[in-house]
Amino acid sequence: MSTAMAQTPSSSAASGAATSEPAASATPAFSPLYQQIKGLILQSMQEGEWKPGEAIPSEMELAARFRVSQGTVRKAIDELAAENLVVRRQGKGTYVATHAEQHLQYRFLKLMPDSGDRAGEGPAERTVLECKRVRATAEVARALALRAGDAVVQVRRILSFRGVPTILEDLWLPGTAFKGLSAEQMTGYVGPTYALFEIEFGVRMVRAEEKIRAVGADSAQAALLNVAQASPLLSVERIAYTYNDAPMELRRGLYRTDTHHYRNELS
Amino acid sequence: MSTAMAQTPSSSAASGAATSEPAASATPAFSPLYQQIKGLILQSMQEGEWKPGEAIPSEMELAARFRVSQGTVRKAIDELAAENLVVRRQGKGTYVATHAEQHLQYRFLKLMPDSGDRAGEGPAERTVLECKRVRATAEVARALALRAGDAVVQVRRILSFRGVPTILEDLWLPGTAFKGLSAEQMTGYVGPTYALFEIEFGVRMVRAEEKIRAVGADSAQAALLNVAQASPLLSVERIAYTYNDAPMELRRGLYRTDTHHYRNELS
DNA sequence: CAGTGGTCTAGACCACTGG
DNA sequence: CAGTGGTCTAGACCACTGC
Repeated sequence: MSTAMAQTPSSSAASGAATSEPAASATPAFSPLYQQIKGLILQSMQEGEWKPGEAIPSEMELAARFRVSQGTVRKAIDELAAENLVVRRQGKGTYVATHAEQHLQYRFLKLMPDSGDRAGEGPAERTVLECKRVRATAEVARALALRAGDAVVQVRRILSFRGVPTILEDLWLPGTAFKGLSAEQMTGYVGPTYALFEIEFGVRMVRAEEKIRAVGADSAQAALLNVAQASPLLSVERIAYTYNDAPMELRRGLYRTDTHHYRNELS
Repeated sequence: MSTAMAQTPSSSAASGAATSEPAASATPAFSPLYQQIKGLILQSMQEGEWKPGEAIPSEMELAARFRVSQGTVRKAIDELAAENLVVRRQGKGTYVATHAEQHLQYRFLKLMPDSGDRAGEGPAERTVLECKRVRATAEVARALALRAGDAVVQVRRILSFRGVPTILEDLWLPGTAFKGLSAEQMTGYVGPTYALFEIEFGVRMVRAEEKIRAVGADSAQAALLNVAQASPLLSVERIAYTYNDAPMELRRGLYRTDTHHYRNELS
C-alpha cells in the first residue's frame, strides 16, 4: 500500500519540540502533538498518498514513522474518525472515507420519504437537463472563492423517486477542477454523484453547510417538478468543501416535501 | 467482561462501584469498562446527584469511586462531552451541561438571520397566546409515548425578532411532568425556554429530532405572522428527549424564511 | 496463527484556574 | 500554591479479521 515512508519533512515531532518558535511571528501557538500528527495524516490524504477507500498504515507503523507512541497516533485518528474523514475497522485497519460506500452513501442528503425507509425507495433516478461551462456570476464566484467571470461547470438535473420527480437542483463546480464533466457521465455513473467526483476528478467533499428556506415554485420549476405553481418547496443551498476548507461545489436544490421531509438530528 | 486478572476489577466497577446507590444491576450486555462508567455517571446525572450547571467530581475522585484508572474515567467523560451532556473546563472541572448558559443558549434553534449575526439581533421576544391543559390526541400521544387522552400541556406562542413576528409555534408537554406550567411563567422567564424547563420542572432536554417541510400559511397562521396567506413557511416538527431517550416535548414551529434561514452543518 | 484496532493501566509532566 | 483537566508514554491484554 504505502510506498516510501521517508517523506516526513516535519517529523521533528519526536521529542516534544512543539513550542519554541522564533518569537518573530506572533504565534505562541502551542498545539498538542496529536494535533500535529493529525495534520500530517490529513496532509498525506490530501496529497493522495492514500486514496479514498484505501487503508492507511497501521497505528504501529504511523507511530514509528512519526516517532511518537501508539496512543498519540490513536488520538489523532480518533479525531479524524469523529470527523468522518477516516473509518476504523477492528481487526482490519483504518480506511480513508469515501462516498462510494454503501452505508455512507447519502451522507449529505437528508431528505427522507415520510415512510422513513429510504432503502425501500431504491436509488434516485437522475435526469440531467443541462451540463455546460459558463462564467461565474458574482454570487457563484463568492460561494466558490473564485473571481467573477471564472469558468465554472453548471449542471441542472432532476432526481426522482419511484418515478416521481422530487428534487430539482443546480450545481456549480470550479471549471479547472472539473474540466470535462459531461452530462453523459453524470447520467451514466452508477452510485452517488460525490463518488463520481472522487473517482473521476479526485475531489473528495468532506463537509458542507446548508441554508434552508421555504419558497414558492415559479412556473418553470413547477412544471419540472410536476406540482402547481406557487407550491411551497424546500430550498436547500449547499456549499460543499474539500480538505482545506476549500469550497468546491455550490448546489441549490428544490425539494418537494409533500411526500418527503428533511430530517435533522440535534444534540 | 472477561478478564479474571486481579488488576482488572471490571465486575467490581460495574456492581461494587455502586457505592451508595441501590445499583440497578441487571447489567446484561458485555460492554467496555468505560461504557459502564459512562452509564453510571449518566445515571447519577439523571438522579440529580449533580444538577445542570454544577461540577461533577474530578476525574481522580471518580476513578477512586469506581475503582478504575483515571484514563478510563477520562474516556467515559470524553464521550459525555462529545454528546454535549457535560462540559469540560481546563483547570476548573467538569460541569453538567445546561441550557441556561450564554454560549450554549440556542442549541436547538437553527434559525439564523440572513445577516448571520444572531447576537446582534438580541433575544427573541415571546408572546404566549395560549397555555392550557388538554387531552392528548392520538398523534401527540404517539410522539410523547403517552396514551391518547392523557393530560398534556399545550402552548402556543410567537417569537419575534426586532419586533417582527418570525416564529409561530405550538408545544405539547406531558401533563404530569409539567404540572403547573403557566403562560405567565413562560412569558416572564428570562432565558431560554429549555432553561425554564430545567429549573422549574427538572426536565433537561438532551437531544432532539426534527422533520422539516415547506408549507403554505393558512389564513390564521398568516395573520399571526403578518404575512400573506399561502406564503411559503418552514414547518419544523421537533421531538425533544431527556436522558433515557424519553420524549418530553413535541413542538411544531412555523418559521418565516424571508429574513432568516435554517442553517445546518453536514459532515 | 499473526496483525489489526480496542481497552485498560500507571505514571509523568504540561497548561490552566483560582485562592 | 494546590487542584483541575490535557497530553504523552510504555506496556499489557482483549476482540476481531483473515489466512
